[in-house]
Amino acid sequence: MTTVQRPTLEAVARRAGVSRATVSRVVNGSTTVAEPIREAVRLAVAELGYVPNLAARSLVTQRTDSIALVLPEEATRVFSDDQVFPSIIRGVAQELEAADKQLVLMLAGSPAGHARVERYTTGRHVDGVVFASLHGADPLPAKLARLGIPVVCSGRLVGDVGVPYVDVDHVGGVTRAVRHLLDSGRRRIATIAGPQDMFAGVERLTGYREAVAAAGLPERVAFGDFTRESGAAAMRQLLDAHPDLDAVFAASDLMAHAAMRTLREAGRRVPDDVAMIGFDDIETAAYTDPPLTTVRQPILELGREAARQLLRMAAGEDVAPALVLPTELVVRASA
Amino acid sequence: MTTVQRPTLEAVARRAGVSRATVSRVVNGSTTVAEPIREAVRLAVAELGYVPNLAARSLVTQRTDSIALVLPEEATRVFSDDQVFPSIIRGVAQELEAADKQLVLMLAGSPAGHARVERYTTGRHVDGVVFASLHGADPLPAKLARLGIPVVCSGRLVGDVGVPYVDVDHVGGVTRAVRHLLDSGRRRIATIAGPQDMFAGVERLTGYREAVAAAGLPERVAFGDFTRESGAAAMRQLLDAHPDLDAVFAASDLMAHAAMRTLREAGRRVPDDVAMIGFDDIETAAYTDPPLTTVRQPILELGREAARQLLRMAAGEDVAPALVLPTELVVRASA
DNA sequence: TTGTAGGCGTTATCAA
DNA sequence: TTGATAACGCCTACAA
Repeated sequence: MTTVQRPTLEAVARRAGVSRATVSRVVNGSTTVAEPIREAVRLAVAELGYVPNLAARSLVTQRTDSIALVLPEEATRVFSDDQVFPSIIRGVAQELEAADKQLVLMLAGSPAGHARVERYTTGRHVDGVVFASLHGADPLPAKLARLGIPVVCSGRLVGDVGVPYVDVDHVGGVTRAVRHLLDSGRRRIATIAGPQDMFAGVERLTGYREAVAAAGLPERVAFGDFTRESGAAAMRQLLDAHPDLDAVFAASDLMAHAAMRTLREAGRRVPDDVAMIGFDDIETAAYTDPPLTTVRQPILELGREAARQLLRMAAGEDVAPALVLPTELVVRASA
Repeated sequence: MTTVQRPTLEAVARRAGVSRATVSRVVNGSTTVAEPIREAVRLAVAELGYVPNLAARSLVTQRTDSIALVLPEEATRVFSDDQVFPSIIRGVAQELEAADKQLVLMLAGSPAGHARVERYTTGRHVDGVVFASLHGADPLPAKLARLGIPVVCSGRLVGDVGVPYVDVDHVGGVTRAVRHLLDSGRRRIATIAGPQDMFAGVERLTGYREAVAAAGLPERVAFGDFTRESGAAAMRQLLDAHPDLDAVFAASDLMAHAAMRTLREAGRRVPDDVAMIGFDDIETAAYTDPPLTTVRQPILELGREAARQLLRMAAGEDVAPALVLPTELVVRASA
């Protein structure tokens, strides 16, 4: 490849008949440069097509003005019709946009990808990192924090690792959901739980367990991983094990959606025979048949808060170790 | 923020009692270092928690081992339930994964975002750039190419700018779709066209126009922007202007989906009264009611090819100026 | 207001 | 095989 030799500050300086320092000042918008000189430099920059080398700059400034959002997931998963990731991304993007920082999105589904992300982030390619959807006890956030790199997790980590996080009130939302089912007379309430290597999965199950226990009812649990397919499978398991169930709380809307379909295929009417409540309030929840009653979590806001916290940290400010946003029960027709 | 002072090569060298050069060799896996020394260096690296500074490295190597995928779209749009972008992302991600390059995803919906992306890419933060979903005559690809930065566009640009691209055979696919409608006896065939500032939008309309003209039929056109809402609106327009239509080719599955719903609301049966064909073959196309007949485009493959081309360019090889992948008519129940 | 000069942390070219 | 030493391109005291 015949990489065009790119002009440097030095070249621009020669062209404009000034020193490197002056060019640097003009390029970076310093006001202490006389107008004629400034103009001459601008001209030289334009003529030569000069573009600053960011590596050189960040080597000395110790900043890159870009922030990474790391999703330790396969691309397939991130961009499914689950709108959770997209919303987080949008939220983060909005805040960074306002701060004029570049968002760098990194997927890390595979071990190799994870290693690459580690190299990239620890190598100071970014000024800070937002993690979302962490599984298990991923050591990377803590590692980065130890290296002095600002880190915020969107969604609390399993096991407290001392990294600031933002999350939503899972238990509160689930509690309201189960109470709603109880209020409408349901007594044989099952749950389709989420993956237990994620905090959201654990918490939503905890919420369910506590709520049914408080009502003196037995628990009926099947597990999924937040996806549609897993929801359908879990629903079939529940029907097999507890054919008499009259309500289901699913830990994600996708699972709830698939479960409703499975119920219909099994000849059960929703909500007449079995009530269904989901979690997330994704866009399609309003368009399912019947429209899905669900626990809304402010995902966009979660992303925005995560980004805000990170920007504060990067600016050297202290931030709260935890920020928990409220959830809300949205009652539609399915329960 | 108490940014921990990070150890440098120098520090490791002192600790291990060798020179910087030797540490560099060990870190980069050179084989010309004696085993005991290698071991001592490894120990020092571990003890100090040394991580190479990527900015310093790329300043001298002129490489970053990362590739940008730029989507000049709002995050909202990119992550809608349209699976087109996600598939491109996945395709690119797969190839880069195999090449052990870091994927850096950048959204650039706003003008400010666009400017940021320009700074970032021209500033040599990445070794190459894949563009997808370009609107109008975006000058950035050509600009990067002039700077000697490898660029590939996924989806051809409006107006030939001399940047290598990969795309699918829009016209061929649409032609087969219209022919299918003709073969099944439809004669009053309308189209919901895509945005005319995108090559895909233009080409699919061209394909429709040529096909109906070749059959001696008049054209009936309404415009959308590939989204559901725009599809519904366009369908209403078409029904108003041409209440006798008996078939519609929509330039995207999302528009086709919404149009079918609109038709049903207007009392038309699909396909009995009006046949519908979409474009894309997104996942939900198989689950619409009725299942959607559509033109499948190999989007994942498109992303992979784009990435492959880029990697070749970055490696200094020559690549074909254009690569066009075939499309295919998938016949389901809607037409 | 402008220029000089040193240094940011690596890699790479030489000698040794 | 190892070690000086010179870039890489930029910013920024400090001096003029």
